[in-house]
Amino acid sequence: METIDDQLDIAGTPAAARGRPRQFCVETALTAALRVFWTRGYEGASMAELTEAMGITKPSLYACFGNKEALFCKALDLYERDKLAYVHTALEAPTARGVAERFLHGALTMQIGGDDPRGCMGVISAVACTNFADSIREEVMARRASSDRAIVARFERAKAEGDLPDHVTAEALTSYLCAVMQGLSVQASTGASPEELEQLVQTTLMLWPGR
Amino acid sequence: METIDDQLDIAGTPAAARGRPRQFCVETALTAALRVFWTRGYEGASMAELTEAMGITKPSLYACFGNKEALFCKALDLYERDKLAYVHTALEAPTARGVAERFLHGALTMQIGGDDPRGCMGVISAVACTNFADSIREEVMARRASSDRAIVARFERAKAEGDLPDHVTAEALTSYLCAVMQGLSVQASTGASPEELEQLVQTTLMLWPGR
DNA sequence: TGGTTTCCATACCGATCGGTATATAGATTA
DNA sequence: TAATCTATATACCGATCGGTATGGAAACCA
Repeated sequence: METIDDQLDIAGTPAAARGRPRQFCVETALTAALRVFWTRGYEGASMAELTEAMGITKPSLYACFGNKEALFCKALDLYERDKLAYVHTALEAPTARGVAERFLHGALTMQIGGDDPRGCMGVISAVACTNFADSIREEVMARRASSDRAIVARFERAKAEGDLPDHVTAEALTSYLCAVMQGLSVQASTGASPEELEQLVQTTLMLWPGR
Repeated sequence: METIDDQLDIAGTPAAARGRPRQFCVETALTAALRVFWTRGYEGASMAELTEAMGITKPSLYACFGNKEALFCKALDLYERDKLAYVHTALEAPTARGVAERFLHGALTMQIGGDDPRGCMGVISAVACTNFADSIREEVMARRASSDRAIVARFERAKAEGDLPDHVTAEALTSYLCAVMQGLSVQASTGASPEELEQLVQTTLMLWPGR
């Protein structure tokens, strides 16, 4: 069985393609799968709906991605890589306020722009997937913890640079900022208008500590 | 078929109980069902798990509650009545800051105290139930809208009383407060510690506008 | 070309899904 | 006690769940 990981050999060059080549684009299929998981959640997405959206048959899916759980993980990887790119640029902002601005505006444009489903895959995965393998839950939580650490470190640097008042800790400000962004995504998925979401971002920035 | 609504007649007195009386306590069974929906979500909760937790058989469940969707709605009613009682007392706080304090502390004690599942049923319902009848989604959203309006009205009164600065609108502050609370519940359901959640509440109150 | 390798379409697997028909057990009314 | 009404227990329903066995079809290497 060939999985997505086998497409490149150790040296990074395309593996010797023997036999009939795959008839579909893995990236495209995975994008379609991500979209289904995004709108339906893990349990709500059936293999029938997934295969139809991906334009492939079940044997092809299982040969290429393993099983439903593995497919979900790969889709989550794609999500993180494609849709959460603004996280890295946000952390490079020159000030703590700039970090918050880029985070919030990044989340905002993702929620009101494009034709992507509303809501955040991280929130969906954490809230909606209480039934299946703990491995996924733990992985989602581990990713969140890693991104949290990066934000905490950035805010500690900001404090050292006199960029944040003394009475707020980096940890507290991080969980606060993440909470607002999670709330933003919840409200977006429950049908809040772009104007309401924009108001939410503006209010958060207005209340942001420091000049 | 007798449903939960038929237990009281129009005058509010117990209906004439003819035939064999029900062998289980409706309230207790509904509490158990709520707990299952709360931890598993709508789709993740199977009728088998529900009946086992409720201690009744499937025919009893269907005779008493109708079907899975109706059972979920009744459980949601119970949740709102029992677990969201702090909402009403919060709105009666003398100042806008007091309202925020009672809201946040109410949500906090619900998340860190007792043996209830983590997370908020409203968030779970909104995020995790994208597959089934729109009627439920619309009802959840309608309830949220109604509670939002109450908070907006309370904050407009606060503005009229000079209790809030002019540069914040009641609508924006409402969606902001709700966002923080939604974020709080998301973080609680992903395993945040009580200390972290408490920090989040304190930070929010520290940044709250006005004296 | 032949042989090999792999992909894909169909059809199917047991398990579980939400929901129900039937028959028995139990309580009330008369 | 007899008649009546309803709850419960068992067993079952068709549909769908995630996942696979099998048999061509298609592309590569020689």
